[in-house]
Amino acid sequence: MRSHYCGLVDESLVGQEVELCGWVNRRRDHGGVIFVDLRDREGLVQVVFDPDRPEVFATAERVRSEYVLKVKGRVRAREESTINPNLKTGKLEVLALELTVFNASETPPFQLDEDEINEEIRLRYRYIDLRRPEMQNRMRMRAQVTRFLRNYLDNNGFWDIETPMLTKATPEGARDYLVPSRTHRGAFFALPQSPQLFKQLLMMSGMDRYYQIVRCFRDEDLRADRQPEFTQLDIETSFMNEDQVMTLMEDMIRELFAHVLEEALPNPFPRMTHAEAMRRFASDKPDLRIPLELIDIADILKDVEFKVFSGPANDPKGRVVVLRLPKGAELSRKEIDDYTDFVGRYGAKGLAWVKVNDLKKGREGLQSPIVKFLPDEALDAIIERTGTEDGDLWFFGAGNVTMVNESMGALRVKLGHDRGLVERGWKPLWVVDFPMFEWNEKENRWDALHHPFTSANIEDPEALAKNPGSTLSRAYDMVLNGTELGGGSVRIHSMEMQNKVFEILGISQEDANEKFGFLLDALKFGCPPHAGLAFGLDRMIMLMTGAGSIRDVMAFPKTQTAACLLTSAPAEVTDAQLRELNIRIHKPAK
RNA sequence: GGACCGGUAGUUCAGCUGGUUAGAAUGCCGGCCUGUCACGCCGGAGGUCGCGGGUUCGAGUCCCGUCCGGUCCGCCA
Repeated sequence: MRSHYCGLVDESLVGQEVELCGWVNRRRDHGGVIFVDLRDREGLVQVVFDPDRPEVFATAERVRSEYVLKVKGRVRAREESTINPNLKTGKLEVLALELTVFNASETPPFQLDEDEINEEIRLRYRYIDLRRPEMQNRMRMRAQVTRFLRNYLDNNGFWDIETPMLTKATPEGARDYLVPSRTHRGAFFALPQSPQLFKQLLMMSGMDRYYQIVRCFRDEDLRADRQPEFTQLDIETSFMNEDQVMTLMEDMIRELFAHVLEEALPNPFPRMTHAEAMRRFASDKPDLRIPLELIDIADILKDVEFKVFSGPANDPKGRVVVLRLPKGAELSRKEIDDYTDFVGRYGAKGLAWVKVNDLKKGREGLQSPIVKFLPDEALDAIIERTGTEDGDLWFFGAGNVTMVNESMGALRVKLGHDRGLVERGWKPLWVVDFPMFEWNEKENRWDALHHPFTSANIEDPEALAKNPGSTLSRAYDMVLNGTELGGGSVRIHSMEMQNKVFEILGISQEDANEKFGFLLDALKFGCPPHAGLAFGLDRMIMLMTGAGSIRDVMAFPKTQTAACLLTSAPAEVTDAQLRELNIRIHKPAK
């Protein structure tokens, strides 16, 4: 039991003796006196070694950065009256009376107070990186968040129930991490992509309010906000409908932000249909802090000569939008070219633009390579519909719906950040009324937009089968500042409907039985209506801490190639291990 | 699978159109300093310029390949 934390030494302890344990942040010598800033998870305190105490002093002379010490000493107020309040070590110091060096340290591989340290070396020496106050604070907040969520759910009657880590591969969804079975030759476990089916089974078992803070695994390529193993707050309830789930969950998140960040989120969260989100923001997770919107102008451009616009405008699978950027006319040609490259990454063949220099001059006041292709009536209609003012810039997106949405949605977010238009604060919302299915052009079949266990908003399986493309699901996503915090749905609780959805998805009865037979069986034995949701805990903490990457809120993350620089995982295993598993490795020829 | 950025003292970086012995700051080591706190002053050590190949009289610099880290596209029901 430690008596005090360095960072918590305060005025109330002046004159008292304390015992402190921590790491040496920095040692300074001056005029025969030694100063050591001792650091622990709560902060710093300055320890003074006086030459009048030669035994302690002699030991202190050996002390270097990152040595681990125990100091017994007396807390005293700083003698100097002209105290700089900005000094890290504050108004107090500890006069050392006894000193124990628990352990020495080599010179650390990087300076802990450096602003930007190469992430490679941080990850290799993660145990040192995690000593930095920034990382300590993130881990602390992570613990605060999980503690709060557990308490909230416990208080609302939820049970924390664990589900298997060694489970069954799923045919759809992400690539599985596989684990070979020793006892079943040639068979493999999969690590769970999510406990989706187990939590549904728990509902069938009468555990009608379940939660779990659970590790999930997906063997897909990484991003700044994606790791191969990540943590989900997984929740499922029986007998609750989507409104009840959303109300409870947004209440939990509102209280979480109030409790941990002292931030007030709106009550209730606004709700937006998927269709509206796509129409206005070309995103199913719109960042409402960015005051830019896409405006459809296909109707205006149906008859213009310019095929780039009139083609998609007359195509039922096309979309033509304009994005008005206030004060955008000041963009340079180089900047516009860069944005053209940017949308090119999403498949856009170009990026048409118009600078609106002076509306009073009519056509002459518009500067653009394409304005000559557009008649006055079209230009006037766009000005009116967008509320354009002098100095604005239009960016146009035209083509098939998917490409326009992906490119213009991304452009909207990029412009918001580049132009400093992102409002401060928190803008949560629910996105609802998702389509049940989307057509997969490549595979020529329907895909589930959410997952194949999501209920449609119609109850008749035959009616669903007649109109898969226009049916909405009972799914809901919680979005915060352009990040999908969590998503869920009312699940299917009838075997007939579940079979019908598999059928629409092109999963044969045989496949369905092999992969999901246990679920279909369970549906026969009294399944309550149930609904739930899962939050991405890492992303939530990323947002709450303002961290730039998911790695910064995980203690031991992996690199973009899914390797751990600290342990050098993954690594080869012995031949004996492979033999036991009946696995032979084919090494690629040089 | 693809595009782009980066890799030079322990660390963060500079190093121009190829040209002598590759620099700075910080850290580290030693000395000095009566209270410092990004202390200050003096001195010192410290480099396989990621790796391999090529072009050249000459490569940190140019070219090709490769490895590592990162951002993004694809992928992530």
